[in-house]
Amino acid sequence: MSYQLELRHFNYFLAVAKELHFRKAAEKLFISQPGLSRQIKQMEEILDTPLFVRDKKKVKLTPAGMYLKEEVEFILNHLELIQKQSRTIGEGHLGEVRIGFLGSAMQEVIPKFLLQLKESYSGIKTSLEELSNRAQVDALLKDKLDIGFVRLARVPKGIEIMPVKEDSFSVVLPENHALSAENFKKMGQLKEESFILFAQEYSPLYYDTVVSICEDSGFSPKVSHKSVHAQTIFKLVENNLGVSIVPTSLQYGFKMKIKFIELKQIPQRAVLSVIWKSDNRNPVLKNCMDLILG
Amino acid sequence: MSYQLELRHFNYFLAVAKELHFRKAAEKLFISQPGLSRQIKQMEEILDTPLFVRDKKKVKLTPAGMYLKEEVEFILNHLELIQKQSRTIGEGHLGEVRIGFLGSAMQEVIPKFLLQLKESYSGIKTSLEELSNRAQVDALLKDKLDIGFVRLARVPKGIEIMPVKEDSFSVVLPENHALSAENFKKMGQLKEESFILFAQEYSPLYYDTVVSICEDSGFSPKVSHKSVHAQTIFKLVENNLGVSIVPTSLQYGFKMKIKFIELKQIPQRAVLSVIWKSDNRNPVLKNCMDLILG
DNA sequence: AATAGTCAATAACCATGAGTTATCAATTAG
DNA sequence: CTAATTGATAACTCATGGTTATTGACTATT
Repeated sequence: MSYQLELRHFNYFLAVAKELHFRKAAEKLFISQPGLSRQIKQMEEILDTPLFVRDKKKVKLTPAGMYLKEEVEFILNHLELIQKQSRTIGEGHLGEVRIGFLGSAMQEVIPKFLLQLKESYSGIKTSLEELSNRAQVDALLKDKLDIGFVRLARVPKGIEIMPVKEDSFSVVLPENHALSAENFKKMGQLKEESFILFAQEYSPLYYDTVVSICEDSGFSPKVSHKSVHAQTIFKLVENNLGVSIVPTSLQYGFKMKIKFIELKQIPQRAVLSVIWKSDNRNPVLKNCMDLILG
Repeated sequence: MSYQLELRHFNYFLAVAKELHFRKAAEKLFISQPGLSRQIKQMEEILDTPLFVRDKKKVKLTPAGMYLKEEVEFILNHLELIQKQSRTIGEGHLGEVRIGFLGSAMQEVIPKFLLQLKESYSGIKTSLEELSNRAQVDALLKDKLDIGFVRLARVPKGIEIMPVKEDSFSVVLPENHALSAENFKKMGQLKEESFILFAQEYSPLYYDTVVSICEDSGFSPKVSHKSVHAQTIFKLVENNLGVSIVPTSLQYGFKMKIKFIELKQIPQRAVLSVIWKSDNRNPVLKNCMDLILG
């Protein structure tokens, strides 16, 4: 009997724990069923505790098995990351930071940050991914991301959050709309319009804020369309399908037949925040955070 | 060529990374040097990056190697914990919490907590260890401990802290000392005494607080002896080697020729706090914290 | 210089055990 | 009952982790 667990065991265990079926798990692992059975058995001997209950035709996890499944998922995931990072560092980089962001952060915050990063730490590689608020938080928790740029008020425990950019809101209107910067006085003038907004799931804070802007003017907005892309929203506005309210900085970078009226008088702000995990083990994260918060 | 890292590689790597000497590392691992060399080489191939520089007579870590050393230490450590926990859970317990504490917490807080724990979650095992403030924080950060009972004002990032017990301070005097509860009026009366205190390294907060108590009365204490055990401090007081100031609850549980005078009038309090890591993955920690924080 | 000593790498070999195929025993479905 | 499906056993094989013996590169000693 061998006396030491190996990663192989963990991989096999996880496959069975997920499938709850030895034969199917073995297939996915490209090994034979008896081989798998034996490895799992060995694992149970090493840990000195059963991990599965093989009860007439059914395979179930024991409590210890359930616990181990959680932990093994975490470990294998983390291990994958370590392998990538080692390689990256070996290539002469200081490391890689995995950045998630909302589309609206791409207008200004992200490019500025990447430029700074290049100047200060040319050895840091980045990988960029556009993700929803929710997806960024999830990815952060699962150690799939190091930094996120989100619009959120609250964030789960273990995640840190700091505002990086405050923006005003602007009304977005089709170019031929009767209202203009000159004759626009108050939100109430949009009472009868239908609104095209970022989806609530995509950014609850944004959605709630926009609704509150309208409610401050005594009406609740009729939302006719939702999207997760500014591009789409603007396109719909351009085609007279409604109006929108978005962070002002989104006005740059799109060439469409629409106009923006900045809402200078209202108290609401579109706040973009960085989020990161306080116990993130990525050694170059500190450098990045110094730059962003510095 | 194999195409998958195994824990064996990590163990071997760590040995070499620590020794920086293949032969010595091989000895410690109870394998032959060529075998070790080959495994490391294989590891470098899998990671596709060199981990060591074998430079004329000297073995050094590459940057990637340094990074990996940190991570591997963390992973192997965490893995060990997981194995223990699986076993514990397999035995029918819900899990095990590893508790560290200052001696002074043993008087009341710890027994009370253990009793509650037994009543509410009889399935939770505990391991107890008396440690200094500093040692508890270190152990917590290294994942060697789940909960600590400390006297600290501040705590590093990633660690949570909550006060659990407030205590007054008491002066400790030899039984035959001229001062007594009746004729003791103010701290100034102890101006000329020499003090026996808990060592500053052991509990900086305690030490600073005691000094502040004296300074509030216009003198700074002459400290003649320091210790990390109440037992020792009381013994010294008993033998007329000085007086002390300690959290009042320490008066129970020791049978010595000493007397306690509670300092009811001063503002300083001896605060005992729980500390734990916000990202601790121990599934029964939550139950414990619910009990402690109520 | 010459020699001895120390290091990790290489080469050739061996034996453990991961993974194979064939089969069994137990259960379920029709 | 029979057929199908499950995981466990048994017997075998072969890849590879680990072995010993040796080499090549370097250092320290005389």
